Amino acid sequence: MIRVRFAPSPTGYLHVGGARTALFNWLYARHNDGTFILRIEDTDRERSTDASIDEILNSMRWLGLDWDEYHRQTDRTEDHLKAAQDLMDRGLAYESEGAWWFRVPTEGSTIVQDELLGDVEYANDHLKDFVIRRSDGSFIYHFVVVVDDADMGVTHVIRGDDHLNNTPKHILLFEALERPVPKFVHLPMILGEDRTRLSKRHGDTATLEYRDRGFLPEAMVNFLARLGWSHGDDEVFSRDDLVQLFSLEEINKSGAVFEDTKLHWLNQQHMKRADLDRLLDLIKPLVLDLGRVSDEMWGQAGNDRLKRGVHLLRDRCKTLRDLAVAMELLFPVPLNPVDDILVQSEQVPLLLAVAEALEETTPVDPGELENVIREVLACQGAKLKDVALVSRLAVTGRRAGPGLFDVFALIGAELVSKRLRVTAEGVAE
RNA sequence: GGUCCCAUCGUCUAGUGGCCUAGGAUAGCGGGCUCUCAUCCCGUCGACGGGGGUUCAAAUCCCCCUGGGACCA
Repeated sequence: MIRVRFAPSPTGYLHVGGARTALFNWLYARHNDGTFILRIEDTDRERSTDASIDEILNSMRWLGLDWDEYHRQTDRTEDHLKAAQDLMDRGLAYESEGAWWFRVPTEGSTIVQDELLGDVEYANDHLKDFVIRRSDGSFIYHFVVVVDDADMGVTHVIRGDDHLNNTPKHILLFEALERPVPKFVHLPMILGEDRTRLSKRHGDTATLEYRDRGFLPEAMVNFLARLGWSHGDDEVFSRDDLVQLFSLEEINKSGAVFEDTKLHWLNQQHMKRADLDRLLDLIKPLVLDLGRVSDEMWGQAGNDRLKRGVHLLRDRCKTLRDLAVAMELLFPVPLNPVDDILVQSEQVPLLLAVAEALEETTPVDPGELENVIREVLACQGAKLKDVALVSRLAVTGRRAGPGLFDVFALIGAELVSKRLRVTAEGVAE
């Protein structure tokens, strides 16, 4: 039975590098029907906060990384003391100036058998004795991790390779405590664009920030998984795909730069595949936040129409925020024209004719709309091209968007003709 | 400074001695489709850090150098 753990310190938000480590552990557990343990390493009481714990849990929940067991390190101080006392009793640790020191063998070497990197050998005389318990009674990180991993029966320690150099110490401790040594997998670091290990000064590194910026969790998971892991030439993976395909053998050994241009593309790919009702739920608060559409207006729009809107607009959006902005089209709110509308005088009668025709026939679907509009224009001796851009600008406030008849159908003949008239009459004055 | 890890297009990566005049993706650029934008499709730019070996054959194995990173001090 495979047991893995993710053990963050609650001293700030969960950054994307940590999220990637959590993800790899989670994937390994789920792929092997193992157990995924979340352990909050809050022994540093000075810097640990409940707010950070909440943030971490929310980040994990957002990404869909559910855990099977939850522990807080501070609940385990008695176990830590017991283990340390055991080492003292057996002469494997000693006291000096109030602190407890672990005795490291002066000869031989300790070999880290890493599943990814292979065997890494450390000469013991380089390691030197180290403190496991400070004179104030608090325990050193390296000691606590080992005791916890041992007690929790962790079989695979999957963590960042910044811990590789600590691992021989850990192995020595496992052996001294007479507990089985877990297997180790040291993942390459995630780097900032300056190729140093990702940290807060690199800007947007908080996991939840990506949620707030309008990324889908499955896109984030996909992106994070591909940072260091690959499966042939495949790029787009659902969460289920990843669980099914994930394996340690396909993890890369070199660090990866976190650059979110590809995340944008992946997000679009996942938006295209996402369930429409779900997308609606996700963007509704974003649309309301923009301040022009009320809850009532959203309700009146009707689910079918909203879904059609999402369906038409999502191909041109990279994020949920983009989609929310685009969705304002469906509502009778004041237009916010991106460009000034320059209407030529000969276009005025055409626009009015179209408006009139729409009022008379009130077509509903795009096909009907197209027939009506093309017919009117033909009668006037004009082509669609002659009014396409102006009418798009008049009706949507934008130069670009879905097919003209599709947007018009979406907005509704009534509002379309009204807006055409406003523009045409504005010129006539 | 000591110890350790890593090294393919700008970025993410495929590649485990011959299928590599190095493949995919993304970003950039160009084109097609079209009322526009996007999607989509096609094309294009673009990399094995350097030097030695081993081998009939090296991106792939070995050594050195260089570079980057991490941990400890």
